[in-house]
Amino acid sequence: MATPVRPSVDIHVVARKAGVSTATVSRVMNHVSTVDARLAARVNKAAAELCYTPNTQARALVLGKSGLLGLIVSEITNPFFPELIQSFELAAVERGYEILLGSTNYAPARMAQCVRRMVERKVEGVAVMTFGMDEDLLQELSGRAIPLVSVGSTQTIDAAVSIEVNYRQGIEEAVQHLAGMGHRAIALISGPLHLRGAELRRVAFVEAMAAIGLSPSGSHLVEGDHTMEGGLRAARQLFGSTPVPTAILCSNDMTAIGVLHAASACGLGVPEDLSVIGFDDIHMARFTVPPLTSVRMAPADLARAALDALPLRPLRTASGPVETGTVIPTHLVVRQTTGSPRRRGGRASGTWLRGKRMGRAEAAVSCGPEKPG
Amino acid sequence: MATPVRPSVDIHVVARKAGVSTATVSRVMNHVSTVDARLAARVNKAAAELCYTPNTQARALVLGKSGLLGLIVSEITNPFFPELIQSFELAAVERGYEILLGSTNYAPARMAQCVRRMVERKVEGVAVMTFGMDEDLLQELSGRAIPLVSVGSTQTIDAAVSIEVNYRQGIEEAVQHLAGMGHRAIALISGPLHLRGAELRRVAFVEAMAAIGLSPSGSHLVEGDHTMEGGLRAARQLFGSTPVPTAILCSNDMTAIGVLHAASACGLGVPEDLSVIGFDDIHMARFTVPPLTSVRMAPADLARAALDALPLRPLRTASGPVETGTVIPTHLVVRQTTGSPRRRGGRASGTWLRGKRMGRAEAAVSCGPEKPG
DNA sequence: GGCCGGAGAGAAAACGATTTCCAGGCCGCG
DNA sequence: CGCGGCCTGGAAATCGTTTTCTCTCCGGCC
Repeated sequence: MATPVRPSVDIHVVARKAGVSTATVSRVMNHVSTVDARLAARVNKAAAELCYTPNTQARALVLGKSGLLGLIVSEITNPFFPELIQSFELAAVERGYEILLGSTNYAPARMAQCVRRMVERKVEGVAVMTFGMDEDLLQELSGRAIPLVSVGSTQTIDAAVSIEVNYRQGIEEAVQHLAGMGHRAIALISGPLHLRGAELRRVAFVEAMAAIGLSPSGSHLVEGDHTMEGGLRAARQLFGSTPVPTAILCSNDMTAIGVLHAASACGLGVPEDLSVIGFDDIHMARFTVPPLTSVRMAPADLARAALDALPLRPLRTASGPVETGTVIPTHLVVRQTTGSPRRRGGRASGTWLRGKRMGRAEAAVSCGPEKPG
Repeated sequence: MATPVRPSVDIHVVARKAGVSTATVSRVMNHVSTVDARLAARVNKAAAELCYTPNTQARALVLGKSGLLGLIVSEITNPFFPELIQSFELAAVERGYEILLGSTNYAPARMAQCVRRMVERKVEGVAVMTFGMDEDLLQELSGRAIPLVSVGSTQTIDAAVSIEVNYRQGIEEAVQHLAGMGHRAIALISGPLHLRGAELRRVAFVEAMAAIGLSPSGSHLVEGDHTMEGGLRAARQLFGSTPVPTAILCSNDMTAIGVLHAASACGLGVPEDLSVIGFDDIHMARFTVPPLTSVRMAPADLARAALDALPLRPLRTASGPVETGTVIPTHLVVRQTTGSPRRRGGRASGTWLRGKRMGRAEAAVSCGPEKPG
């Protein structure tokens, strides 16, 4: 059967076949105005038989609306972002938009490319969850009245709506959880500190520590890079510091996975010898060995908040006040990488493997990262 | 300074400012034909000062080319796909294309949506790495002469170019690796068998086993779903089968991570009590505890092959012969989840944790999955 | 019975870019 | 010095859709 579709089946073909004008076809397709039921039926039949699909570009051209929303993230291979992207796309489709994805890989040059692409494709709004948005790029968007929302307080963009995250809350819970188990030597592996979100987490950590009378030494505040490799490196560094921390709080889950790897490679048992807490609570946190205690930042909430803030308002409302956005909560999810320091895992279901003890100094020297191909 | 960009700065504005016609501006922007150097300079200056960005939709409309390539994957939260997407995007940008992403989440309905979106946006080619492409959808693409490439032999689409993967090779290596260490009770956790790629891997496994004189019992061929949860469930099922397998080959790395989780929860040491091999060799395989032995299928190679096959040829060359595509090799990457059965890890750097022994039956009964929130 | 109002359908302009066609100017050659 | 060809720039057509404007037709009300 399969009617062979001619390469170009546009609205005129449909109109001719249905014996009406293109205007009528357009009205039928868009359910606008009232068209005689019999005519509409004829048009629909013709369209179906011809496999007519409206040309989105032509429509976008005349409408000045593309139906596209831009989403710029730092990297797609960090599992947190796919989770965010999925939520974002779902929420966007609900609202009749499609998303145009861009990943910067932490390179400002790629950020510029992303913004340019989005401008060219006439996106109706941009959500950014990475850094590198300088004044020029901002100008490029604001000059075209493209709304912008900054998600997760990645950087301060005073001209954009911003979805803030209450990092303090989850990190306080994490620190108190550790302190309550008796930890005092608690280290932090932060993210890259030029990311405002990472910096905020670091500050929250220091303040939460101070609130319980602890002040982490400089050697216990290591800057990571939000990768597993970075977590591994930072962990090895911390294993060599004095005093050796009994717990490590990580700025994201990738870092924590690197730390778990390092601990295992060095023969340190988790949580008996070392407690580890991640941040983001990616899906995989449930499946690490042992399952990772982490601070949850719900990507679906982030995505929804971003979209709610997005398509309506023009960026600079004529020197109007800066919009203050929603605040996303975070909270600790306790799994099995945290326990009391020095033996006594203390967890009821503690069937997790116990490493053979090994002197800390020995471990720090002997353990090395796997040389990846 | 920042020149406030007027909402609509089109080619006419630039032309007027530069004192030339729109045709000249177009020629300059596209580096086509020869334009007087001084004129070109004037045009470029005007364009820069006005922050002129050509309207992609208008260009696409007149050119009949959108500069978009569609990429349809099954799910974005499986880390293999982000790696593939990243490679694909990189290769696409090199060729002057952008990608339009679609994820089906294994739902045929979403596949239809994806195809429709891509047709509407006038993509110049589609790469598919999932299943669910039925005749109607195929027709929708072929009727519009949109080239299609099926990556990783996800399903048989006889009308499309297909990038085949030599699953056999890597799986043979894996089976021989295990057999060489003395394993005989080797189980397989496959992917969903309606995915042709998963089925092919299953067949390759059975044949590789047969080649060394083993024929796995039915209870050692479990169908998973390519998720960590599926791996966990399948592992628990296998732990209860007789004989209990000493090694498990998984259809992808997510499944393997689920198995590692299950083993750890049951007090089974990896690799002393159980060897595990994954498939895909996602980046994270290096960082599991212990690091995962896996069969590598280079996403960059897949992406490049797909793009090389893509944008040139029209789908059905007038009842011409089906194009046969490249074959991507796979090979085993040995890390630390594989070793001889029953004690004797046998690895030089074997500092990995050793679980306290526990009867198999006991383990199978006592261990259960963590109830996720 | 005539006029007015409203609704429904068609013709045509517009959206912003590319590109063909055409005209004019410059240079070279005879 | 004149003519022809080539190169460059401009006007206009085109892509497929939406939308305004206009026309026609019909019904109701005075």
